[in-house]
Amino acid sequence: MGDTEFQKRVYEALMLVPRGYVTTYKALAAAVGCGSPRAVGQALKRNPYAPEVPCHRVIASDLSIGGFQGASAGARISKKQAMLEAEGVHFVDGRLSTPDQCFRFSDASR
DNA sequence: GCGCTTATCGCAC
DNA sequence: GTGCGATAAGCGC
Repeated sequence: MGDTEFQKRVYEALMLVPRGYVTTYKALAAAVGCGSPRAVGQALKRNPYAPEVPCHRVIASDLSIGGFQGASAGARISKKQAMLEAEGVHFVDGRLSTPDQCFRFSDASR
């Protein structure tokens, strides 16, 4: 407990992302009704539901890996890629090799 | 085409 | 009340 409505919204939206799919901070921010993807990153960094919230499924709008657990680069990022690849998401040159796997919240409403 | 700066929202201290 | 954060977009060179 202690999580705000905004954070709860971010976690819920993130859980909507199926395995083998990734979403971007911008899409996530838009899904929660926020115009600042950085606010989403804040919630993910402070995410009290680490195993429940697949924060590693969130990447930058540039399809780059972005950050993970409070690090924009490092061993954590490498692990993040490994986790995504384990789910069927492949990364090349530090970027999503298949933008088609970019989950779209609008697609969920479609 | 690449790089840097500015803008923006929320959370934590 | 202030600072920081896992970004995004725009403008300049």
